[in-house]
Amino acid sequence: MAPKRSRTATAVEEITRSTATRKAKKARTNYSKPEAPKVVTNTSDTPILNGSASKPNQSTSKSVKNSQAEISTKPAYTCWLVKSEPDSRFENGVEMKFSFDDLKSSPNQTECWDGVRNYQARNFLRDQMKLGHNVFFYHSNCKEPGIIGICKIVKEGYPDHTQFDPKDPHYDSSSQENKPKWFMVDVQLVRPLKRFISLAELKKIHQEHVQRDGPLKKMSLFTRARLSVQPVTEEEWSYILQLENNM
DNA sequence: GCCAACGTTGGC
DNA sequence: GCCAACGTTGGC
Repeated sequence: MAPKRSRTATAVEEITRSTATRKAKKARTNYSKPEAPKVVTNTSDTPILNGSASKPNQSTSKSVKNSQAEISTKPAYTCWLVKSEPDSRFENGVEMKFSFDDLKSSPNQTECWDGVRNYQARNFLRDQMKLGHNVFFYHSNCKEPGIIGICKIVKEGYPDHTQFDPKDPHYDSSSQENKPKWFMVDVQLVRPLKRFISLAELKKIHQEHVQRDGPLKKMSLFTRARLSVQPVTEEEWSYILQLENNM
């Protein structure tokens, strides 16, 4: 129920919040058009997750009331991948761009991951991304898409302030302050990868793994390609990290 | 710039 | 609740 913690902000968080405001990180995560409360299955706290996001109605029909039961049946992810667009692009007159380098130059190399407007991604942000979890930083919608670095969660899900700002491209007029619809986490840079691991490379591996059942077989990057915040299994995580060493 | 994939909307 | 039309993502 209660949206994640709204703990008293630490100094770090304060800095993060104030400076991050105008930054529009993350890959454009879907429909910029707000609206559409009702049917949307989970404006509520029902975590619809893993899998069948394409069928929101499924969860409606089975009317998940016991979210704990749900949670216990799904894998608890500890690793994630978030997409961000490193190249400049304009959305409603506002420049959207956020690269790994931008994170590097942020105060404390920390930023809030705002602007995500997709329910499945929202649920991950709000419910499942926990302090200390590892996150791949992925560059999307650019010349060479791929994983460029690693960051980690330093603040768990809390309301995304951009939903309340009419001037923000991700403003959502249907969201109320006392019942926020969209959430974000804070991430902090850990390190760049020793080498850039391109989507092309991952895709090739993925195809092989589909054929002969390897660790990247079911990676969300391919099975749920358009999600901008996605879970990564520990097996996938370590497999990809190990690729760093193949120069 | 194209377009496949897929999420959302809205009529029925 | 179904499903066609529409809109967006994002790789190519």
